[in-house]
Amino acid sequence: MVEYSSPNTNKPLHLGHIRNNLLGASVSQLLTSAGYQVHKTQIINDRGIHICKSMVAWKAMGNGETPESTGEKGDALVGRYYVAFDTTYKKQLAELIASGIHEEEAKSQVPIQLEAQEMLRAWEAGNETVRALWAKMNAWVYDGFAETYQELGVSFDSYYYESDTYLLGKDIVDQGLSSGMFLQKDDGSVWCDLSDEGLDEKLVLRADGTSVYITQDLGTAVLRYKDHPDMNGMVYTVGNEQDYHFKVLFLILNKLGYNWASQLHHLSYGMVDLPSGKMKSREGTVVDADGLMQEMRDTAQNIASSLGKLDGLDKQEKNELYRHIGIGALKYYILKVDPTKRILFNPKESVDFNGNTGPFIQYAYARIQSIVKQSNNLKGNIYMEITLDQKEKELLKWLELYPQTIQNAAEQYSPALIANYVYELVKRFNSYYQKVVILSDDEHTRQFRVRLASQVGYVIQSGMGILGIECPEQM
RNA sequence: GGUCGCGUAGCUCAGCUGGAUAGAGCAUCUGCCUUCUAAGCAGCCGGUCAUAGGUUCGAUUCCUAUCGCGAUCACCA
Repeated sequence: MVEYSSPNTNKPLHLGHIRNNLLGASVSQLLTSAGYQVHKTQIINDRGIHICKSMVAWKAMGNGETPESTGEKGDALVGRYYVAFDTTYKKQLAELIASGIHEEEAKSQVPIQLEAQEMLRAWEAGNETVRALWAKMNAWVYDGFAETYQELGVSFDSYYYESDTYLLGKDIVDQGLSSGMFLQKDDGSVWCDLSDEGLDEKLVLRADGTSVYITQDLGTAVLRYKDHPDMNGMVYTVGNEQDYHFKVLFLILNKLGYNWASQLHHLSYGMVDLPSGKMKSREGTVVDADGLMQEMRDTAQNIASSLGKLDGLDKQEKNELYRHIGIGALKYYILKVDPTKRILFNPKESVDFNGNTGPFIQYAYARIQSIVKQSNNLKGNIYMEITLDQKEKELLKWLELYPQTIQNAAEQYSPALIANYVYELVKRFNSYYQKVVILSDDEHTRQFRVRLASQVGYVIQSGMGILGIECPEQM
């Protein structure tokens, strides 16, 4: 089972989520190619103070707006009210401070913040009005997310909602207490002593008996193994800022005696940063996923129309093509980088379409298909003696490495290895293509070269498929 | 401060588990479209692989230290 995505339901997805989704989806595909049966899942953070903030702001300022009434994507609408909350919060805080209240004290008195906290309490108490509003606004967000996922080309086999699972894990804490793995302090809080592992004590249950993050994760891990008893491994696609959390989580599960704890893997990836530093939604320094994808499509369209190679296609076919090329460029750009390394994304420098890029590879594929179509009178197996060109030898050698590359990439959970392999393959092929005429006049030579090209095309398509990138027949 | 991760060309990155003159792309410059799609190919320029030690026949790769950058060390998720 591979888990990825894990969005909060109070704002639209951004570039960080794109990396998460692409990695998770691609690793799933990679593991499938390596022979595993994969189940893709996501956990959705649909409850908490963040969504309450959007709810409070929408109630106060929304005038009953809906995605239908504004024509806006649902997640964008809810995100707008999250921002509105923050704006109001800052304004009210400034007013309090101006009236002579100390900053620390003022922070605990901001009216809209108190409202949000009150709403969270009402939500937890099961208040029907609050729950209804919550369900309505989350539904808007899910519709918006669904659009984004579809555009991005990622999918899931199942969903876990935090509102269903946030109370899980308490049984496990009880078990831990009775087995002596956990200890309870005087105030009632429960801890796991990890000092023998060189770590500190870790809180697993609050003094008031409520769950913390790790309590839930203990619970959902056990739940997932109950839901999928045959499962022999689980991959958590989560940023490396949570390395410590997962280290602790796996250790505790191991201490509790779950024999599958050793099969858990944290697919830890680097953050996507901007030249200005970390993306912060509150400061508006995020690269919006939908906006970026649209930009990529537009760029693909601009390049294609200036090259004018697509005259034979109708409008719908062209749009599909722009999507495959634009999104392909984005996916390749993200996935070609070693997952463990952070990505520096400069919005001012658009993603390339030349060089080591998705379109470069797609283009090679399209040229190959064009050749194969012009020579579709291939006969059965032919044994022939031909002298191999040096570049043909290199190509054949490289093609042979593909299966092993998949295995290595799967072992390392690294789609980047596939991307680099395919890039090297295409480099070799392009060089060959330049040097040699594939549609040779000599029948035997032509047969061989077309087959070789066709095989290269097959591997390109397969490799790009692992990255979730379509290879158009023409571009 | 403790822990973890990262420092390779002006920029973005490869370098597969230690092996020969460290490779690409972008950017600058130079060639190549009346034969299969020039989103391509060929070439020029560009590196003290952060620094200093150590292990080894051999280190960008492994170890240690130092410097720099980032993350984390919440009764937030």
